[in-house]
Amino acid sequence: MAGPAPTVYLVDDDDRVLRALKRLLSSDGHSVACYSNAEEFLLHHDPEVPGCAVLDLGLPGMDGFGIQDALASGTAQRPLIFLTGRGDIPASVRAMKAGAVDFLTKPVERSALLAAVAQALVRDKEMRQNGEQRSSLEQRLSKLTPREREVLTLVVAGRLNKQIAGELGTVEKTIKVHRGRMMNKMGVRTVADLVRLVARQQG
Amino acid sequence: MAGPAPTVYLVDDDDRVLRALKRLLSSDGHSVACYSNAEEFLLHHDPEVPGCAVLDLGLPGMDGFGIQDALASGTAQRPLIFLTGRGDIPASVRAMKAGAVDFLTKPVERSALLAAVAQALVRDKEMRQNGEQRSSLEQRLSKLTPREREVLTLVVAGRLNKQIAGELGTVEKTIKVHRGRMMNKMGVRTVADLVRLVARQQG
DNA sequence: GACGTAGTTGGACTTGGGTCCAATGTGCCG
DNA sequence: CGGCACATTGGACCCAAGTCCAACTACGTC
Repeated sequence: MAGPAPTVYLVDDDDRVLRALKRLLSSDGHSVACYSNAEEFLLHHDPEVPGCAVLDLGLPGMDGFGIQDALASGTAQRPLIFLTGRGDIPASVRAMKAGAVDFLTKPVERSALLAAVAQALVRDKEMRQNGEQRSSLEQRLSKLTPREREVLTLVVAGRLNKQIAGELGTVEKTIKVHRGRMMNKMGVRTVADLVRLVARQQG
Repeated sequence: MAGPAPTVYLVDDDDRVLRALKRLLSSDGHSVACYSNAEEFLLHHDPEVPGCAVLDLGLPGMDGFGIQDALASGTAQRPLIFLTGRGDIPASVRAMKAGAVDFLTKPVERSALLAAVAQALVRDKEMRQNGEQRSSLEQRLSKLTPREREVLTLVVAGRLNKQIAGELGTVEKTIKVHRGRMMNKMGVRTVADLVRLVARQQG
């Protein structure tokens, strides 16, 4: 039920920084995984494991933005905290615009980093719960036949069976059957439940 | 229907900057209003007029953050773009975290400012449409009697009239009447419409 | 050709929701 | 006290939705 414990992924090419951060975060009770470059992190981290990442912006090869872009273009999202020694304002603005939780400068204050990590873990948890709901919804939607999907759309839009029949070129009786099967597959009993279920996602 | 044209509010204590920015934004087709300090802006700008604000961070007296906080503590929201000559990374991060559209450094590139303003105006428009929906919803909610509000809650939760009657300690017939009157006042005809209307906001 | 899935429809029936008319009780305000 | 808003309920009735049983058609696979 609880799933694996959240992990803080550290990516920094400076081994001393890595060890210092790991010590700090471990002492605060976090599980920590260390990587010395972007590729290693992207290859080895498991998107299924909850957590956040603390990235050095100035990595050799692919930098922090590269990681951010790589994660954004995939399905796996993970809250990011940037950490940099020589960053400038445009870099920080770019990172924040792209959804970073925080953008900290070295040397970083312990409390600032821990607060950012705490916030990032909260955000990750929310995103995962959101994602679970969405995937559970999509799983149920995938069980519907094409016709049932059409009926679902019109039911959520507030149409009566009679109207749905008209729009789909059939009779009310048929719609009742599709509708009943659809409600079963979606696992809801009332229209209100159905609308709350599907309207929350597509907004 | 269209309302007043969006206005770009400029706040900068340097008159030359103000004039230069006004010229730039006017040439891009924007209405512009200029203020030389925070207090003047907060007192004189009309929250009803759509638009965004471009703020110098280093104002004498109340600074850009002060404006941001003042706006955030009130009901009036307005997308903000920060412009600064001597900002640092923590300042930019703070501004972006607090919801700023962008954080630019002087001297600012024309295209960067115009792009930021364009984005801010889009955001403002979205926020206003959202706000109109919310206020129209609250207006309708305010017409409901206490009992009708309770019924609404339970209807949206997917309860049957019979169950609602049980939970409210009355009989189904009574609920039908409350429910009918409530649906009328809310201006919807089906449960689906009702749920979409109220679940979108508190969701 | 048999079989499964999807879509279709009919009949009969139950339940849920909504409405119109009418009426009662209660608390508050002028 | 009279009027008003609110909550309540009954009866009669209609329409919408859901269900059970049964059947037919089309398409594609084995």
